[in-house]
Amino acid sequence: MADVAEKAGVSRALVSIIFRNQAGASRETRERVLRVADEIGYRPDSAARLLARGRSRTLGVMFTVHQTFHTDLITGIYPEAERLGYDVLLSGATHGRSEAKAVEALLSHRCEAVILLGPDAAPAYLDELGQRTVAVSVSRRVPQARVDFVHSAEAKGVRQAMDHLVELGHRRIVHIDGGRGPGSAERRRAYRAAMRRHGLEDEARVIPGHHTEESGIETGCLLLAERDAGRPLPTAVLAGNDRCAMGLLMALTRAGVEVPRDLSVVGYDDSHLSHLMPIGLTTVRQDAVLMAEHAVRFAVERLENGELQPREAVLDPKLVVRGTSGPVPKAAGPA
Amino acid sequence: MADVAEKAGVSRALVSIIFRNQAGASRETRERVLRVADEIGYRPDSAARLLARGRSRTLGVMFTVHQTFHTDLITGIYPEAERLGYDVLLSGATHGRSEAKAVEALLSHRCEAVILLGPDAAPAYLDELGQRTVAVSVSRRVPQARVDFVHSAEAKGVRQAMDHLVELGHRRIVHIDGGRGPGSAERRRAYRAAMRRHGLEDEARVIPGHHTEESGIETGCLLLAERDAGRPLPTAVLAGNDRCAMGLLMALTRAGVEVPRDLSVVGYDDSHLSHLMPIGLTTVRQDAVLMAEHAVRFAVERLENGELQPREAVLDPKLVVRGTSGPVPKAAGPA
DNA sequence: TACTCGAACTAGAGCGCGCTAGTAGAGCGC
DNA sequence: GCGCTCTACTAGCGCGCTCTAGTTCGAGTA
Repeated sequence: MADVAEKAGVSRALVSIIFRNQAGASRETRERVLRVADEIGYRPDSAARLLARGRSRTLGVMFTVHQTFHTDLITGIYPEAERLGYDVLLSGATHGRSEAKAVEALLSHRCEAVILLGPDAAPAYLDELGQRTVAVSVSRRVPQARVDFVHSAEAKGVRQAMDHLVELGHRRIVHIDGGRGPGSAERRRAYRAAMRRHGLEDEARVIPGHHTEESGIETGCLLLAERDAGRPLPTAVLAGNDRCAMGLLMALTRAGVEVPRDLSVVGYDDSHLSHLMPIGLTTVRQDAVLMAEHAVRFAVERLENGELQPREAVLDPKLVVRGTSGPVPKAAGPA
Repeated sequence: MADVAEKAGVSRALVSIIFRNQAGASRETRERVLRVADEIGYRPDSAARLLARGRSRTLGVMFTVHQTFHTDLITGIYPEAERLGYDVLLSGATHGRSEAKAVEALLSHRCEAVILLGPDAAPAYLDELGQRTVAVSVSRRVPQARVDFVHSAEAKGVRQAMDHLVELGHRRIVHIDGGRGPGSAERRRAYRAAMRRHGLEDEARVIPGHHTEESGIETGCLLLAERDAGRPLPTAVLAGNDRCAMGLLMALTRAGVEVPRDLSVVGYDDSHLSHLMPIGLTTVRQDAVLMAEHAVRFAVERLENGELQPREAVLDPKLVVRGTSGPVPKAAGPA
C-alpha cells in the first residue's frame, strides 16, 4: 500500500480511501492510484483490514458436508450475503470434526456471526455461543438458547402431506422419523396428530430412523422382511427427509415394489435430490433460498442494530406433488 | 490479551508464548494463564495473528457444493491439515458464484495456498493463480498451468472396469462421458482404448453426458426410448461417475430393467453414494482420503520448502465389484 | 567467590491497514 | 480584505498479535 502511495505520489490514507470506495478523492487521482495498484499487483490485505476496522463483515456458516439440503441452503446464502456487503466463510462438520470445532474455526477467523445449518450440538453450547456472538440456527429450534432461529412450520408441512395421502385413500401410513435430526420431533408429533385427526390412530406407526439414505434403505428392508413374514406393507410412507425417502425408494423399487402403484412415498425438504427420480419425488418443499435469506438477514440485522432480541422466522412449507404418491392400491384397501 | 496478562500477572509476550504452545513458560504459569484466559473468555484473534506473523497457516479449499465426491475429499482434507498445523477455509462454487469468485474470497482471507477440487476454470486462469500463490488441482489435470496436481490414474481404473465387464461376457458396453468434467477426457480415451483392445471397436459408443444424476436419468431415458424403437439396450454401461450411474439406475429400475440381470452398471469415484443401492454400486474407487492427503501435503511442502516445482501425484484407482455388475444376459448374447 | 548458563520472563517494534483530526487551497459573499 | 465553506488530501495512532533482543535470577561450575 505504501508502495502504491509512493508511486502514485499520494499518501497511504488516500489509497485507503480509494480502495474503500469512499468519497474524498478526485476522479483523476482515483484512476491513477487504481492503475498503479494494478501494475504493482496490490490487493488489500483483509487480515489487516479486519484488524484495523474492528469489523470483519464476514459471516461464518457451519454445515454438515454430506447433507444435500445444506448445500441447497449455502447456494442461497452467498448471494444474500453479498447483497448486504458481507463475506462468507464455510466450515464443515464431518465425521471426526465436531460442530464445535467447525464453529471455533469460524470464530477465530473473525466471523462476526455464525449461521448454523441444522446444528446438533447441545442447547447449552448453543446458548453459550449465542451469548458470545450472534448465532442463527437454521432448521433446529432451540428455545432455550439465545440464538435466532429460522425453520419452516413443520406441522403445516406434515399436515399437508398427510391430508394429501388420506385424500388418496391411504390409511396404513407409516412415518420414518429423523431421530435427533433437525425438525424431526415436530414432524413426528405432527404425524401423530394428523393420524389422530383422521381417526387413524390405530394405524399410526413411527419407525425410528435418521436423515440419511442408509436409514431409508434399512427401513425398506425392514418393511420387506415384515411383508415376507405376513404383515402387509403400508400403503404410504412419510419419510423423515428426502435422503431417507430416496433410500427407501431404492430398496423398494429394487425388490419389485412399484411406486406409486403399490406404495406411495413422500419426502421432506425438496432438496435437489427430489428431481432425481424420473417421476419426481412428492415432498414437502422447504424453500432453501428463502430460509437462507432469512438467516443472513437475521444475522446482519442483529449485528448492525445492536442488541436485538433473538428472533424466529417460521416459513410456510408447501407440499409438492410429483410422481411418488398416488391412489391407494386396490388390493390393499383398508387394513 | 492485555487483560489476561494483567490478571495473571505476566507480560503479554508470555501469554503469546503460552498460546502458541511454545517453550519458555513454566508449567504453573502456563496453567494459571490458561485458567485466567478461560475465565475472561479470551481467544486469540486470528486476524491479528496473521498480520503479526506474516503467515496465516491457512489452506483454502474451493469446491462445488453439489458434488458428493468433493464432500468426501473435504472429509479427508481437514484431519491432514490439522495434523500439519494448518487451518482450512472452505469456499463453494455454486450456480451464480463462479470458481474465480470463490477463489478470490479465499485469497483475500489470506489463505497461503488454494486446493481446487475438480476446477473447471480456464487453464490460463489456473496458471495465473499458480503464479501468484500455491495452487493444487485435484482431479483435473492442467499440464499448461503451474499448479500441483493430484488425480487417479483414470486409464487404469477404466481398464479394470472394462476388463471386468468383458470377462462377464459383455460386448455391447456403452460409456456415458462426463463432458468437461474432471477426468472425463482420460476416461473417454481409456474406454475407447479398452474397447479396441478387446476387439470391440465396432460396439464402442460414447454418449455425451455430465457428472450429474440428471445426466444419468437423461441417458437412461434415451436408451429406453431407443429400445422401444427397436435398438437393443446395451448390456453394460460405464458411467462417467457415481452420480451419473445413480441417475441411470433410477431411470432404468423405474422402467422395469433389472440390474444387473438385464444390464450391468459401473460407476466411478466410489463416493458415499455407492453404498446407497441395497446391492451396492460396482464402481472404480478413487481413494478420496488419500487424494485429500496428497493435496494437503503438496500445498504444505510447497509453502515450507520454498519454490519447489509443481508436482503430480497419480494414485491407483481400484475397481470395487458390488451388486450392479453381473454376467451378460442370456437373451442378449452377442449383438 | 566469581563466573557462566539456561530457564523464565519482558520491553517494544512492527505487521498492513482504517480512521480521526487535521491542513492547504480554491471559491464565495459581504 | 476578511471569514467562511467545501473539496482534496495528509499525519499518525491504534487494531491485537508475534517476534527479536534483551533482562533477571537461581543453580551449577571452576
